[in-house]
Amino acid sequence: MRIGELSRRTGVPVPTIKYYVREGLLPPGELSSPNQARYDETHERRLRLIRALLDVGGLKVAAIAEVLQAVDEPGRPVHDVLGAAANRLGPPQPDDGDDDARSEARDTVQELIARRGWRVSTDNPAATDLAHALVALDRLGHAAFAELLDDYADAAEQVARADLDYVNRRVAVEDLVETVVIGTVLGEAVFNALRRLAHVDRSAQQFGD
Amino acid sequence: MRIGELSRRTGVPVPTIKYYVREGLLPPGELSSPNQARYDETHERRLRLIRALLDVGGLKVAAIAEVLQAVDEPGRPVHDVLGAAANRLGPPQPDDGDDDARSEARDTVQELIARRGWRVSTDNPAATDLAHALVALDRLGHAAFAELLDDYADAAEQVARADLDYVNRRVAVEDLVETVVIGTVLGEAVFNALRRLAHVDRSAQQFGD
DNA sequence: ACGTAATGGATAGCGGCACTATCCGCTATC
DNA sequence: GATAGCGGATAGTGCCGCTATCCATTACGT
Repeated sequence: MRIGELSRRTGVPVPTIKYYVREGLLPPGELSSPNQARYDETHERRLRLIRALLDVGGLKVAAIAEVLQAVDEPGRPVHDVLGAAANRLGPPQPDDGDDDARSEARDTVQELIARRGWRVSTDNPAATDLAHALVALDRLGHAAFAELLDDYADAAEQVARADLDYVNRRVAVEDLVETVVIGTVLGEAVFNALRRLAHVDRSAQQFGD
Repeated sequence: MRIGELSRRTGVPVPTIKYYVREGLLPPGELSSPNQARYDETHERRLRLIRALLDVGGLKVAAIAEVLQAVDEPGRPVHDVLGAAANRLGPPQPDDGDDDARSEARDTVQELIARRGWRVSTDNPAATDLAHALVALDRLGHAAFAELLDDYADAAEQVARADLDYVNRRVAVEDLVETVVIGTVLGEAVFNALRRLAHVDRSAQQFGD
């Protein structure tokens, strides 16, 4: 198929597709003449993935480029690729000073990881994000929120178990790494929405209408 | 205190504070002379809240303005305000056509809500977000991911329970609505980080190094 | 065979957003 | 009385995800 049909099928404008190719999100079509290229279902699939990561997952274009590069990397150790991909899935990493609060939060995180027996290096981006959130809570006078960490971790493990089961069920059918990426990013959106729905329900229960 | 000290205490540059005032995120200081204004701890607190919602929660400035407006609204029914606030906490609402997939996803969501006995109106923004995510999954050939919805919902209820317990414990100490906002937004960041950590652990377990 | 439409490729521009810089006349402080 | 800081206003910046335009070339309908 040519770029026009790819565009029609996915709803992504032609200039946008060209832009994604330029940015390295989408491999270029195969040239049959100096100015004719063919695209196939892998392009279509990839394009849908890009839109999902962008629109639903809220990832930035540059982050998507890095993730997809890891996805495409051939024959690297699986766990390795998974880590490389997962580490690009979070929000961007700001940082401001405040070393005191930060190192205390890092300790809290480290203790949690140890308590849980999680085999995770402490410089994992997710651990950093968690520490950031705890610092922010602390600054807002909600250091006590940290008491919920174990409840949260229980739920997180439960979700992670479900996710991995899903991946295992799918491993023969689809690309492993791609499935993990989709599960991680879209699963996050799914869970966040469910959490907000559950909040509404419980607060309706408590504060009546 | 004057704006310079407010800036020093929070690490937010003076022009940025002025910008937040212009945008209605932060109430102006109280004028003591035509060009002297005083700020107090409530301003400092509010400013920290803004930065947390912005940096950790990833909310947009305009969304924060709406949320804070609801927070400040006096004597509106509690549940009402909570809803108004919560509904601005999600990601922005895009939409493209594809009515077929969409309405099917809406049905799935509606069934889930019924199955769970959640008292939530089906036009809740979170329900829409969930439907969006399901549509995206479907388009990527991962419609089967919907099988995890009940597992996810279990975990979401668990987290929501912990959150509401926390709010109840705090209700005497801090402002209710503000606590809910903080819990919702920062709790989301906390959970997402924990989920990613749990993922890493389980995939390390499975794919070893 | 010919006219129109679409293509690949390149470059420049746009709109939104979260600031940031500059300027002004005034005020607090030492 | 000098200097630093202030409130208020307006304009500009940098990034980001596109979008518009242009070009020479190729595909396609008739």
